[in-house]
Amino acid sequence: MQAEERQILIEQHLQKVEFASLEELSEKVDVSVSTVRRDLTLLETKGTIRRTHGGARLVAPKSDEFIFTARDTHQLDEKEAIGQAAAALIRPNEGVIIDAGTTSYHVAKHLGGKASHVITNSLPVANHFGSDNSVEVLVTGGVIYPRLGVLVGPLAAESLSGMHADVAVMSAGGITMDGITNSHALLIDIQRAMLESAQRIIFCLDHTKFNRRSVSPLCGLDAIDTIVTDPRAPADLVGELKQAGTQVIIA
Amino acid sequence: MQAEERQILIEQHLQKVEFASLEELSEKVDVSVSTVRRDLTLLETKGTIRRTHGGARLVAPKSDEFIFTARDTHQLDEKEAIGQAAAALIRPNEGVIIDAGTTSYHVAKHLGGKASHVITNSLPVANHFGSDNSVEVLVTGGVIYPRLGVLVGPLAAESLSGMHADVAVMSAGGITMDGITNSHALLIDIQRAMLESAQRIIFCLDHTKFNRRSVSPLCGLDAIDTIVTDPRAPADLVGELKQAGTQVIIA
DNA sequence: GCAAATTCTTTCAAATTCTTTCAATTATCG
DNA sequence: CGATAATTGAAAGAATTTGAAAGAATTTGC
Repeated sequence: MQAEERQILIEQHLQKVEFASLEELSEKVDVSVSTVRRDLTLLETKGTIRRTHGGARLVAPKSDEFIFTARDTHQLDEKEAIGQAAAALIRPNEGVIIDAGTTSYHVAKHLGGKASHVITNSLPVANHFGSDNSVEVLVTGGVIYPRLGVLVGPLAAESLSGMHADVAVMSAGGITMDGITNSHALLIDIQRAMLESAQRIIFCLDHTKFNRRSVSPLCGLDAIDTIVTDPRAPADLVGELKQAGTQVIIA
Repeated sequence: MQAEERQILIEQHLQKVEFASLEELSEKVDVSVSTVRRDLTLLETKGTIRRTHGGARLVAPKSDEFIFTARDTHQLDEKEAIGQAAAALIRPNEGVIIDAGTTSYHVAKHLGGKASHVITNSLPVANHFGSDNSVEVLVTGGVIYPRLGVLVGPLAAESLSGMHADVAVMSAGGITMDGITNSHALLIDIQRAMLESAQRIIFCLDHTKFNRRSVSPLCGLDAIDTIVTDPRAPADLVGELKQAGTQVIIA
């Protein structure tokens, strides 16, 4: 690997985690800590990063970006793994709906050019595919829900109702044997429209979502085809879900 | 294989991988590393590529950002000034439509929290306001036109037709006494819808747009209320426009 | 406030990579 | 067909980068 490539990798990693130790970075890019130190001083003069004792941190998340990714350090590795596993479920040239959760965003990152078209109401997802002309990206209209970069409102739900996709990649606030719930009431209508427009439904839920009930009910378990989660999901609920006929994949 | 053919191959490979080592490239095109080196120095003077220790990298790598801003270095200062001047024309709490040109984007940057709501089909503009909850941002739906981050297609035009705004901030490819023209046929419908949905029309056009005619006609001069341009705009055309009753502001 | 532990800077040798140079091969043109 | 020019691959020395180690500086625990 080359020096510049490495520095960009470091920068990208910091974009995600906001702060990282030298050892973490040295492991990530597979060079000695000495070299990481040198890279960091370089990046610091460039201005994107600030060195600290024991590591480095992002100077300021880009203002035109969404807090979203930076704030998303919780269960980052797990979400990353879920994203990869869920992306593997997409067959080439399928039409995919991707909703606006953080976990769904990670699916988008691992999707590459596999999907033929992507439908989303998430600005981060839209941005991700924005310069990629191998995929046709359809953005629903709507009002931007600040900080999350989600398009909400009647326009979003309406524009979805006329569309169709093979798969929907969804996330939510909680799952129990009673079904899926979500916290943002504004999103419910849109997610319902997504569920109706897609033939296959994949829910991406990290283990913290299990046995949790959010404000608004979204759908029953029968609406779901597959759940992708991480190894720390409670075995009992996973077992019950499987018995109820839902496919559960542990990333 | 020809030298040029080889260089094109190298360029294409780099388009894909962004970074490549000398050995990787030498294997790819089946020549010695020495020759690859020579090719790379050549490609570097051409500007598409930059050499690094151990290999080469793409100058403008694909990323989650839009080429947009990078491409926008031409007349940057002037566009900045135009943006500021045009933003000054917006009265507090107006509803503003902002279209997807580079110049319009600069207006968005200077708008601050002045507008009560913003309607746009530009992802860069949407991103800019994304984390700002002092402004309500309405994004039209549509398909992402790659590289530019514009939402195009019937959905975009449709969603605009139902909306209303006080001002529309527009940009275009060219202006003559015959009216405004634009290069992207896909955008014409959408821009027309914007013009119809707004009461006051402001066109932001740097001096390079004057006396230029693009492919598709967009609208006549009578549809325009104000034109904002920079000091290098040709005085004769500016004079004619003023005589025809259009307000022209030199930033 | 002091001592231990960690981290940082500096320095140096090894390894890698770059430039320059030169001979050999291939292409070009009369 | 032969001579000249251009391109290519290889090699030697220069330059850069890398990893490790020693001493200086900072942080942490008491």
